Amino acid sequence: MSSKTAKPYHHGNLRAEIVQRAVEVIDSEGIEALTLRGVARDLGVSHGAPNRHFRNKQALLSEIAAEGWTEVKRATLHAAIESGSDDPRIRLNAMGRGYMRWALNHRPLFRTLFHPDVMRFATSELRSVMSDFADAVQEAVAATQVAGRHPDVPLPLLTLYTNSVPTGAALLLVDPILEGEMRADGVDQETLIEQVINLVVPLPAS
Amino acid sequence: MSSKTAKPYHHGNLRAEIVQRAVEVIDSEGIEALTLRGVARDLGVSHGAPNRHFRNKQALLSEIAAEGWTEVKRATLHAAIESGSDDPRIRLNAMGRGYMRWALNHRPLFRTLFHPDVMRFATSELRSVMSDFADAVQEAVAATQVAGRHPDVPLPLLTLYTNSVPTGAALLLVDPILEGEMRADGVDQETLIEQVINLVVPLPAS
DNA sequence: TCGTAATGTAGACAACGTCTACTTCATTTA
DNA sequence: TAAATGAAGTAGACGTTGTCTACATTACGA
Repeated sequence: MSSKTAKPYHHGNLRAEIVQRAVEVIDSEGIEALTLRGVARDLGVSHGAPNRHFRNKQALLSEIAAEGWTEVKRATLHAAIESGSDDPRIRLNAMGRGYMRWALNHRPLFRTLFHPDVMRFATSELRSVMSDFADAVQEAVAATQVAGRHPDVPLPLLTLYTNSVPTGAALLLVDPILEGEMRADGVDQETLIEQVINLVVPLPAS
Repeated sequence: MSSKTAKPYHHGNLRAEIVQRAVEVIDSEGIEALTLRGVARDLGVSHGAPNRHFRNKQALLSEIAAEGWTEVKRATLHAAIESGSDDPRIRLNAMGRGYMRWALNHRPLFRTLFHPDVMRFATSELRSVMSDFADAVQEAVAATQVAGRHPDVPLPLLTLYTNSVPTGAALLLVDPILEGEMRADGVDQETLIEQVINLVVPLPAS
């Protein structure tokens, strides 16, 4: 033993690799195919090893979802910055597109964010990440109201409406059955996203 | 044996009772708690009995989802009739409210309709029920276009947008975490539904 | 009425999540 | 520097689940 390629007893970085491999599985085969034992096998580690790092399967799912929501938030806020505009409507429009683009480019992971098993046993960490995202959206929506978008609608209500469109559209488009019904024919993804978001957050006449 | 209360060897109506009991379980404990063996136990039947009626668990889920979508469609179309109006916008508005009301009154079942396990192994029967619903919505949306609602937007796109709002809003409100973030404070469910739908399908000035 | 198919039973199997006792090793501390 | 403490990984067990198979019971049409 103890040749250069000998596998050490301690893995060194198992926790992070479990999360990474789990995301890979979800992204390629969906969350139903995710198995603690399978991940352990893939990483060449005993079936009980993951339990040293996660109290149970839900804890792992919560961590993945927290990562996912963090990425969603990042993609959404980054889109606002990249818009290079100060107009709240242009910024919110860009955020909606960034959010929806991320969802459609990470379909299995996006579904995971709304999976019952994830919600029901959410870690407090996950809860706070989701709240962060919701707050950021609400703030951006509030700015558009000041700029004259639906000024007389209660803010929480307008936020719900605004959030519903990219979320609902993405979930409908991610559905393998409804996608065929819903997708506009011959329109590429980016155009579809742009057109849908323009209906919720119209761009100023300029 | 064979007293008056002796349980007969054949159940007589097992298939239907399996579906019914499964819906009950989903509605009270969520889809994660649904187990073929558990249902069999609850019905006082051997653990293998359900396999005589459903090829596998996914087939049962598909059947439940098909029932669910049928109910959704019924509730939606019924709302249009009950509106007692000929105006397409009033009718579509009512449909959106009926859809969203059903979703919020049958939360676990509604989630099931969008559950990955259901989608990925959908029966052709389920597929056709979902298509039926999508077609009905599209038809109602088309009628509003003729009446002047977004006349220049491609129909499939307008349908996607219209469908996204009640679907997305319901899914956000059904989420135990986001619900707190999203719900307008001190507003009862029916008012919330009404206000959200009015943003997608504004009522004619009359 | 008889035989065939439908329906229910009982047992087995592999896979899974999780628990427990044990082993290996890294790090701190005396 | 050496011992001890605890973190990280292993191996085996347990109960539960979905599904398969062989068998038992019953309904029903020929």
